[in-house]
Amino acid sequence: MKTADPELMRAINRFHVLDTIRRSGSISRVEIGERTQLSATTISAITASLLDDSLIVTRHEGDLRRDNANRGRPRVMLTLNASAARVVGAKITSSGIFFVVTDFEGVVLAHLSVPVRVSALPLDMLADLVEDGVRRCVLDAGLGLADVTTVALAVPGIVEHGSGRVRSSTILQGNDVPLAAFMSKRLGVATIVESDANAIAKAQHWFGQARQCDDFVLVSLEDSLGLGVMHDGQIFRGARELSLDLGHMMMGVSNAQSLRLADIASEKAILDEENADLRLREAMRVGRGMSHVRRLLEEGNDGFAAAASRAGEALGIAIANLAGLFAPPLVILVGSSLALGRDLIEPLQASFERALTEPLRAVTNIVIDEIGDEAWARGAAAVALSELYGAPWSTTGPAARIT
Amino acid sequence: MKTADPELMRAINRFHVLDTIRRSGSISRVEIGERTQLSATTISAITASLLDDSLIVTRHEGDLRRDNANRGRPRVMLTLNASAARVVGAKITSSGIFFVVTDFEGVVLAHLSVPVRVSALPLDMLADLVEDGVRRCVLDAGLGLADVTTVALAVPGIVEHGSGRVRSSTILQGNDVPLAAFMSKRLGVATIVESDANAIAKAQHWFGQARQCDDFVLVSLEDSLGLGVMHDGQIFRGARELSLDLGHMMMGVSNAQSLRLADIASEKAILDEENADLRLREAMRVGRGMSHVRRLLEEGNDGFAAAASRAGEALGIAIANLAGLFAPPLVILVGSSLALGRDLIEPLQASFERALTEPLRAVTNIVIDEIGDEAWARGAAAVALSELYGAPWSTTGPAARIT
DNA sequence: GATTTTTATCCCGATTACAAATTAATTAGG
DNA sequence: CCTAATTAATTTGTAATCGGGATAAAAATC
Repeated sequence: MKTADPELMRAINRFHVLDTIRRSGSISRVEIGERTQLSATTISAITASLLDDSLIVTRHEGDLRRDNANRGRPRVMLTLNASAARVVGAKITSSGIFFVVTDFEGVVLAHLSVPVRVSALPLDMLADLVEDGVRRCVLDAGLGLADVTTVALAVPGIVEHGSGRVRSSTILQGNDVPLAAFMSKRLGVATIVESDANAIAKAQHWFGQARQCDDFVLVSLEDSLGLGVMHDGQIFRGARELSLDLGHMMMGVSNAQSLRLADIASEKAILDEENADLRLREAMRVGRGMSHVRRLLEEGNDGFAAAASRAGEALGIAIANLAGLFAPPLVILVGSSLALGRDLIEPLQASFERALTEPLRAVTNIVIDEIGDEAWARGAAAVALSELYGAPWSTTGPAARIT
Repeated sequence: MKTADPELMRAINRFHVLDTIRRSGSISRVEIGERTQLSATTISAITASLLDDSLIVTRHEGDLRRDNANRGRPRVMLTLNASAARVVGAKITSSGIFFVVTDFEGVVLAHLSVPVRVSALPLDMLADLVEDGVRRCVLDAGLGLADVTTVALAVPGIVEHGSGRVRSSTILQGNDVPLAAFMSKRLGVATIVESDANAIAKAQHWFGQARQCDDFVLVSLEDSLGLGVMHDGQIFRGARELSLDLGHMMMGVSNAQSLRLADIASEKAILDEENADLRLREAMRVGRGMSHVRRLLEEGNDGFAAAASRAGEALGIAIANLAGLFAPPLVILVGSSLALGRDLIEPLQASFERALTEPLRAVTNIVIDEIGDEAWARGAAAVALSELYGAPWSTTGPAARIT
């Protein structure tokens, strides 16, 4: 815990106000006061400072007062200044890289999909791809790289936040790769590296299903099994600031050899089940393996039904274990494996219900969200933005600065 | 996150100073300044206020300056005022209740062991036992109940902190029992109810193995399998403020019927293995089951060796799963099951090492601490004390006030 | 146009932290 | 024995914060 001084106090309240404005989109000063419980004086001072910094703008239209009383001095609505900053968010997966450019509000200005196989690449090759995509996408948005404040990359695997090192990931060759530092030097733009699960958790919190929920668990079912925990509005990190990973969870005790969740429920584990035929191999190559299998399942080919069911069952148990630890009101599932449909989901739900301990059973909801890749990239952008919002309890740590 | 004002700022810094004094036992103002990075002025003001409130006292002896320079005005050492408050801590287990009375420093003034079977008692019967013990122990300390500021009870099972309700526990009949409110009314003293695992975690943090470690995981192996997570110096709680429980963790996916950790590794699961003989039954009745079995094991009777080994293996996996989530540098094991000795520990260590993911393997230490029941009660007392220290980020929530 | 109502701001006092100067309590040295 | 040096702690002064109440501003209503 840091030591408190006036500066910190101001930072806290300033962030509070800015976050309130962001959440509501358009809000008057009085209403900010109602929500934050800060005095009108303080809010005036802080909003004046925010206006001074051009982080917000006033809009005299759209004063919708709640009660019929429509007299008196009209409220001045405050909004984020969309053009206060531009950031790039990118999601890197084994089958492609997805970019978005957003403004300060998180509105997508341009997006780009680069369907390319990314697997155990050397750092500089990945950097080439990323740099290329960033430049292209920024151009598409009618901007130059100089207009971009921060770039945030969402990668699968285990990321050490703060230092921006990728501890281990399918997309990169080697371990402990200083991706953030490398990219920030390469691009000349401050760069943040975040785990894909945390990025999408942020996206859900800002734009998605968890907008009014400050405590939830997010499980991403992709090539690797990611985990993001939002605790009291902040991304929860362990003691070492490593991103969380679900795939390593041990599922079983009987046999001496390790049986991890990833061995049952990762994309690869499900798809490899039946020594994939040629067409499936092709689909997998381009990241459409799961959709392909879903079609097969729908056509009555239940060669994969057992694998999907096993995976669902294991996931349900793993998620119940998590729910027992974090007791979240909400569990969100995302990721490409959801394309398997109810062959995965129904066993998952069933085993989750069965495994969940009594007091939580009624109050923990699972939500399934089949979002597109753009949402992940947007989540990465949100990670970058929340950094700019200047939260005093640094949630992601500073972006790697340009050296 | 709360909104910040000067009051909060002061509360934070005041807590910081008080906590620094507690940790060091005896410390001068300058040294507090070095550690907290607060200005000398602020520290003077805060310590003056603490002196004014009689929470600390000055001691002019024992000025050991670090470098050889021994000139100048000598430092005035500050210490907690031991007699600023007295609290009672109690640990309730199935085989007995243990009480301590401590002063403001956490020094034990009196302790009392009440070996009595506590199993699914109605609330008022448990309250009788607790009230009796508290009164006795307080008397032994040469005090009256009026001298006691807070009573803290550490109970096994799941506790809803804040409200002080016991959601489910082997010691109490029924679920969702408002133990804190009931006891505080009964005793006329503010009462806190905390899970036994959290209490002993606090004890480890204040007095034990984790004194200079703000991030660790504690696993208590007793009648029930408890879990305490210290995160950044605070007890971590899920979104619903429920205490954590390890026994419900699912260990395996294969068979349809649920296989929870408690079914493998709880005291009962281990001891029931071979339809306990008469002497073991007797030992279990009085809470010495594990020690008894250890003797049996040492005598070469390995009827329980398999059960112990199975339990250890399962625990190792469960703990590795936790370590994957919280990434603590330290995992502390406590509880009566440790009496089983290496028949439990060695398989535990082995499976832990095997299950732990690579990057954590070298940096996560398991420590085994065979502490006595008094330490648990002292931990409960520490929970009560930390409330009095007035941490602004309320770690345990207010004690149930007297109505 | 005067009144009412609501919003935003300005002024003031209380509290805080910090920096610099001041006082206090020692030891070292002449 | 007295003075200078040294370190510790407090006092004084400055800048910052928040909050409360008075004040100005802007519109609707009478």
